[in-house]
Amino acid sequence: MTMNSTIYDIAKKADVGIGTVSRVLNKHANVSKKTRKRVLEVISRLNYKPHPYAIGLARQRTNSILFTIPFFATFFFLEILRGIQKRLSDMDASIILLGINHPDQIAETLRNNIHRHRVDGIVLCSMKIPDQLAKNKLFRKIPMVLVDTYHKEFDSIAVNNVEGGYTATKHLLDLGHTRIAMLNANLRSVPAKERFKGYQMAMIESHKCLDEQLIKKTKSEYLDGFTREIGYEMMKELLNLGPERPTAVFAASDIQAYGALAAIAEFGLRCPKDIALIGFDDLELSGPLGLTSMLQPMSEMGTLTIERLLERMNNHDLSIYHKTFEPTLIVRRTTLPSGKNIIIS
Amino acid sequence: MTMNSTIYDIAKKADVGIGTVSRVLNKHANVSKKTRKRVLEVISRLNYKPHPYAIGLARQRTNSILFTIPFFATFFFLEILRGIQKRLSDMDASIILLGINHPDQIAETLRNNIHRHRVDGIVLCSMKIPDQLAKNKLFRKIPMVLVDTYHKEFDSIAVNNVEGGYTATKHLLDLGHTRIAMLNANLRSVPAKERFKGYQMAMIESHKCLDEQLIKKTKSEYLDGFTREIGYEMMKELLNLGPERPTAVFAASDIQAYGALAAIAEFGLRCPKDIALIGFDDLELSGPLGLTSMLQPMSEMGTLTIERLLERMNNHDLSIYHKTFEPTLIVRRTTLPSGKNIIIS
DNA sequence: TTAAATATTGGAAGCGCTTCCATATGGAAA
DNA sequence: TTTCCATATGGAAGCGCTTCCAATATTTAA
Repeated sequence: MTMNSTIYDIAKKADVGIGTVSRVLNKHANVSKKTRKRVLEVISRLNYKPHPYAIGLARQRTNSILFTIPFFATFFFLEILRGIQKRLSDMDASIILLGINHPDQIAETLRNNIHRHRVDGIVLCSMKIPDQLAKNKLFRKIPMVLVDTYHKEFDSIAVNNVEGGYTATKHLLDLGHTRIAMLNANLRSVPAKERFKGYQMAMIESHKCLDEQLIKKTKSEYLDGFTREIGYEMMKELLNLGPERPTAVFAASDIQAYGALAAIAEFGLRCPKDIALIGFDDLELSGPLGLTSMLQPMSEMGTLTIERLLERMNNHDLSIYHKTFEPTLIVRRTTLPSGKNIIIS
Repeated sequence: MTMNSTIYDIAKKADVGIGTVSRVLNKHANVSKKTRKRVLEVISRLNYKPHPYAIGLARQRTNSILFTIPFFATFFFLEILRGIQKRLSDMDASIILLGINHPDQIAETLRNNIHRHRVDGIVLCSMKIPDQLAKNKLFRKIPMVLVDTYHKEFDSIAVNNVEGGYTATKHLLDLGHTRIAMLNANLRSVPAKERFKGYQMAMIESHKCLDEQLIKKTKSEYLDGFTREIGYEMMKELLNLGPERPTAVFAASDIQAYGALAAIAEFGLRCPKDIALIGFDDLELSGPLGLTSMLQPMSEMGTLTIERLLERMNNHDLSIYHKTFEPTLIVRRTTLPSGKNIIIS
């Protein structure tokens, strides 16, 4: 096997200078047709590919972006990632994946990765940026788009959680329920807080009282309480209220709703006959489970995320951009006695 | 904000040569305590981090590995990834993620990424290596570990699919079923073929006939047929057999089993009363769904994958290594009338 | 035909490291 | 004191590109 060839090999074989080869590679003007053809011929014959690190050093950029997710990753992130990857593959850019297990790691990990030109841009999913980091000058220089989270000084793309919470609750109200519980996560999480706000708005608008007993939240730090276990425990507590138990429940996430479903089954109850349930996220398995949920347009969000990041990478002085998508109510068995699934936009 | 500092800045401020700074950074011997201390002090004061690309160029390696997955990615890959990331984060190495949507892309994408030292190693998940690529000398030089797939000339880590298929089928046989269907994917997929083999072994061992009507496979190229839709369609065909329909079904994957569950529900039938169902993979939601399944020890597999890759990166001449894990039967509602979940090792 | 303008081309310098060789330094031994 | 090692240090060369300036070739205008 021959050694990998370099730009010097190509130049020599094509009988031109390295500058010319570089110009051909980068499609610069001012290379004669004849020369270009000859160089391309040699490049293809030797199956030459330029070394990305050498390019990175010379150009002072890396052609890679950092995609940061909390590591309880599910379908949601994969969908976003898919959009990014699709767009980036045209550009020979690569995605460096970074999974974060604990909020405390965020600052350090990001710092390590950006501090020297390791990446040209960052997509940060579902995590709150530590204040101290947000103030860091170096950090603020690197193009970044937040997904599913918010900070006023950075671009962000998210779903309208208030609206979603409102719609979900309204759906339950429209079905005639009055004792509607909210099964929430840790309120330090922005989506959790916002979904709760939507719930409150709908309840107040319908002149229903906000019964503290029916409002469940957690102090759990782990994944901000967005777990099946938390959902399961909270639902048990709700069911243990006996006659005071809710007739309908709005869970802040599908994952918690899955836990709630288990608790409901354990009590020998059925959805929606005994209790109606609605989730949020519309994860992959909510369809098969028949769980009513709020769908986030993840594919669109992914596409927009990368478009925006590329724009900002080209022009750092763009003004800050926040986009919210409207979630869609997907009605399924857990709220609809007829058993049919309906999509309501 | 100051410019990022380089090794020259550090050398100047610490009043030493760049060689000495490099030696300190790389913990080489032969640096006096006094000098080391002075250099470290400057490094920390200027918050200096070496440029990974410059290191990569000089050392001729990249400190990053390529993690390649088919893009229908689910929990399985995330779990593997988690193991890899955990191990790699100690080493300041990074993971480049590559999603592949269609089998035809495999060869080209891999080629692009390895052709020049873009990555030091590859983890390839659940995809068959094109023969032509396997013969490529350049490709064979780069350390690689296959996960959930097999090729005799590369390291691989997978679950014993034959055994798994056997265990699953045996479980149904032990429950007294005789008309047991296999709901399979595209047989060009290695896991599909092997799981089928296990099914055959169990059936033959129990002197049951292999009824062609009850053996479903697909020609679908998309994801090799490992989809909910395929599962749904196949199950409908099985149920349409009327009196000849199976009393139990072994699905080659959980995702297909989910589709099957939908078909069963649509026919007004119930699991396991009317029909027993077992899947394979034990995806995240099989628990909540109550689907009996074969669990793969993904966490262990992830850890082993990266260990092996690192070993091979250190010593390219290791002999080829194949490891198979035994899957574990997780009994749940869809095969067990009592409703209890049991783990049988 | 020649001069001026324009289109090509070559290659040195520089990106920020590692590595290696040459040199310097400081005792210990003589 | 001088001689020898072992230890410590500086910095040139090189990794494979891009970029830019100077040099050359080609056209066009006169």
